[in-house]
Amino acid sequence: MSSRLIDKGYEPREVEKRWYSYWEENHLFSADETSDKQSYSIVIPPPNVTGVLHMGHALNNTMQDILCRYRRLRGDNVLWMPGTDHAGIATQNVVEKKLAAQGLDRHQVGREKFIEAVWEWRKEYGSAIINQLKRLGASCDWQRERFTMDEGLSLAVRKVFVQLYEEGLIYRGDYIINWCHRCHTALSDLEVEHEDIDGHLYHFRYPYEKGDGGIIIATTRPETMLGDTAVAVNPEDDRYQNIEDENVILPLMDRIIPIIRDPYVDMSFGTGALKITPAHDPNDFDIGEKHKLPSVKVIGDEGFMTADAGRFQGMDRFECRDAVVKALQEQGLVERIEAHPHSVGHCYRCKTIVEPNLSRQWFVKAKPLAEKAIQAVDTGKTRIIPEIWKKTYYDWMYNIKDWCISRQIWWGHQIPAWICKECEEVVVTMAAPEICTACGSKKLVRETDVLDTWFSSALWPFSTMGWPEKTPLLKTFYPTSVLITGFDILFFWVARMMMMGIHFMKDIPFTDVYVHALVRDEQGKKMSKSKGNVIDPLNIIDQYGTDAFRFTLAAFAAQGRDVKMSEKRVEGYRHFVNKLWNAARFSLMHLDESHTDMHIKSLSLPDRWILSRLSRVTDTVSEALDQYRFNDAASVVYQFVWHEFCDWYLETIKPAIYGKKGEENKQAALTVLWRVFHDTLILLHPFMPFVTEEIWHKFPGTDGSIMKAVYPSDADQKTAIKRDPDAENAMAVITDIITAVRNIRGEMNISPSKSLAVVLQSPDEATRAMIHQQQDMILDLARLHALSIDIPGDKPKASATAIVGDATIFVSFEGIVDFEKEEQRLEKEISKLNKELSTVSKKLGNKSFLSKAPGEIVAKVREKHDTLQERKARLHSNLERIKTYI
RNA sequence: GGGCGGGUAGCUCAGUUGGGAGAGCAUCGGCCUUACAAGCCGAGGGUCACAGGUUCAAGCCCUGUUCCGCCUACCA
Repeated sequence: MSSRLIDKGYEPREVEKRWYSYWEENHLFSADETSDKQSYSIVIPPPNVTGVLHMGHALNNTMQDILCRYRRLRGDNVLWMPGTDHAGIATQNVVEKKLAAQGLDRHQVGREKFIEAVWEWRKEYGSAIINQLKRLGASCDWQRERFTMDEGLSLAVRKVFVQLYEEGLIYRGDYIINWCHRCHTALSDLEVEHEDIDGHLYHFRYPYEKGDGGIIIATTRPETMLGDTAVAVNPEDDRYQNIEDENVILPLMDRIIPIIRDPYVDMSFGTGALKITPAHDPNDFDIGEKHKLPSVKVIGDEGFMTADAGRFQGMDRFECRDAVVKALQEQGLVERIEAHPHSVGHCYRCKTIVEPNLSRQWFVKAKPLAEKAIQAVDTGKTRIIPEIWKKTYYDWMYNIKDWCISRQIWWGHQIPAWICKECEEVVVTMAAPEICTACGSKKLVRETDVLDTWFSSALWPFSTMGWPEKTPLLKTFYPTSVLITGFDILFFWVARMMMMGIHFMKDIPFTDVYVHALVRDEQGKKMSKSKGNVIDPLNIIDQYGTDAFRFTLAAFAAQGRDVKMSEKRVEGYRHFVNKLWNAARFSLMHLDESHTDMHIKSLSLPDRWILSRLSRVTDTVSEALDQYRFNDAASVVYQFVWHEFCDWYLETIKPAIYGKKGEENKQAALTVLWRVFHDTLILLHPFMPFVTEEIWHKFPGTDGSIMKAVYPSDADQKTAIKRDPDAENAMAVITDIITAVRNIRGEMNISPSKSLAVVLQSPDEATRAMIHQQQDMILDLARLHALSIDIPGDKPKASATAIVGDATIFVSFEGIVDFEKEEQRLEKEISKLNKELSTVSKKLGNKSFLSKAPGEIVAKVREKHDTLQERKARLHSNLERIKTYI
């Protein structure tokens, strides 16, 4: 037994390392693709391969791990599919930075060598985040780990691209896209972050070609005027009905451009005249198409002005803004400049201001794909939880726009398209074609663009399982059971997986989508490097242990509410881990193999009570987890372990354990203790995998990992625990009595070491008998040397009183008389009762309440009224009695 | 501009068919009681943002106001 004695405090560090390798070595995270057991699967939201674990990952993966571990305990065949995302732009940036340190840029290195360098980088640093997930305790099936640039996944990407192209759902064309000059690539609409900026609205006058004066236009981006090809006014606008000129002269460029009329123009904004720059504004582009206007691209892909910008050529786009304004001022064409706050798009990767830019790109026609994705949620095939996110999902899906999928970077899936140098035919195939399908030429050049990273992520639920092969893995685990994700990637990822999954698998990718909130700092602010309020999860884990950290995340992860993280909170839950540890320490001092079999004839009241409570808590925890109410599950089990099991149960059985009740009672108590602790460890394991595993192995009668245990509610009939409402009620009476005595002790400042005598009076025989049976427990926990149980009658003289149910308790004052204190105490008690009484009486005095409220409610209120009244009467008589002594 | 979420104890938040306002932390008082001072025992503290309405009954349902946060949008 001495070998089981454990240290006084729980030291997580060493324990965590030991058990994680044990789990991995014993393949306890492995899914079985051939099993016919009920399957449960989750694909991890693949973190960027460049990433380091942040709070968002920690929350997200803790939730997934809780569910996976829980489902394993329930006997499911669980697959948690892990992996990382190649993160095109982000990864390319990292490697470019590395090259820059050596004074190189990627163009000097060349595409092929550059990609080699990225792979090398990936080999060296790419598993950092995976190792960090392991420290979090993540029970992923690591042998199946995938990477979006893997061969298999790349094949899936090509296959999908080719098929969509053949179906007409992918096309290439010249459109306005968002262009990041720093990353040197197109971005999808989603990758642009809008931010309010205090800009200016510049009013310029464009002189008429013939007549005097001119039209005044307003713009926030003066440099784009160099590319204007028209000025538009609303055809209804009276101000411009009778202009004689049909053209204006574009200043600085001295280009004659037409005045066109289009209802798009908002007459109430500015002067009602809109400059049209088809190459640098999405709306202008549309108007340009409509009116067959030429496009003049004045901002180049590097962010410098093009040759078409005339004398401004080569200038930085922002310098050019000032230069244009200055030049116009010199010509007296600036009417006015006013402050104008407006929102400006920034690159989500590098925060550079993006420019709408005309360019040839590849697009996915999203509408047809979106329809079925909407339907899947509509019909409830896929549930979005909490439901509130359904609306957001619909909003986006219904207004979906075509998705720009080409990126002008090198790291990523190169688009499987070849363009014929002779006839410009585009050939899209899985493998490089020999000749042009249109003209037979051999001069084919491969498209250099790569695909948006999210394109490959969209295939994740099935590409990771071996698609396009028909694998056993897919058969067993697709569709996945649930996707756990933050709302910030609902559009980026979830929506696109829905579209692709349904289109290519003919089935939804997941039955549930659980959307969780963000982790913020203590003040509720978003964590960001620039604010300096980032809390590093690994730092927290080092300080407080993984289990405490995970429990904190679970306990604060209420649906729809952000998690505000602070070290103080984690510290609180570290105390909980330690509490459990010490309860184990105590238990293990007394338990051995002989206590593992529950075949006891007579259980004590606390035994029956704690078993009944355990049974209830077990069900509550599973119900909560089944509904993704992680915080409810966590707090219920916390409350049970600390305040029921430790505070009450362990205290009640101490006398028996110390042998003061005979051998039979000792064995009975220990057997129940074994069972309750055993089951509690299993309940806690999904939340706190390490400490529970550690205790489990020291626990007598266990074999192997706790991960292989059977969840308490799944136990067979022979060992199932029964609910016992009678025991719960009786225990409540006893604990109330003990608390009442403790309360008097506290309020009267009676030292805990001073033993007291109590007289208890109850008119009910059954109650008296029950209390009599439990008197040892009361004597012990309330620290009494005498307890007499009577029918109501003569009241003890010098005593303080309390009321528990129909019983009145008299705590004898001998030697410590302080009648005035007792008077105050009783008056306080009575005034509390009075408050309650008045609301209850008011209800009963209301005729409508009596006639309209349901009978059971009325009866309940009546009963409450009577109880309160009666308690008050008893307290009052005691108060009167006390007063006679003062 | 459109949409969404929130305002409950000093702090952070629970409160799921409308019927007794709760937890953790913090605070105050008392305890080294042989698992745990990272602990034990006890106590205090709330016009449930504001104003109306529905109802016998509202933290919860409806309307309006206000303050905070977020998402979204092509008003130059």
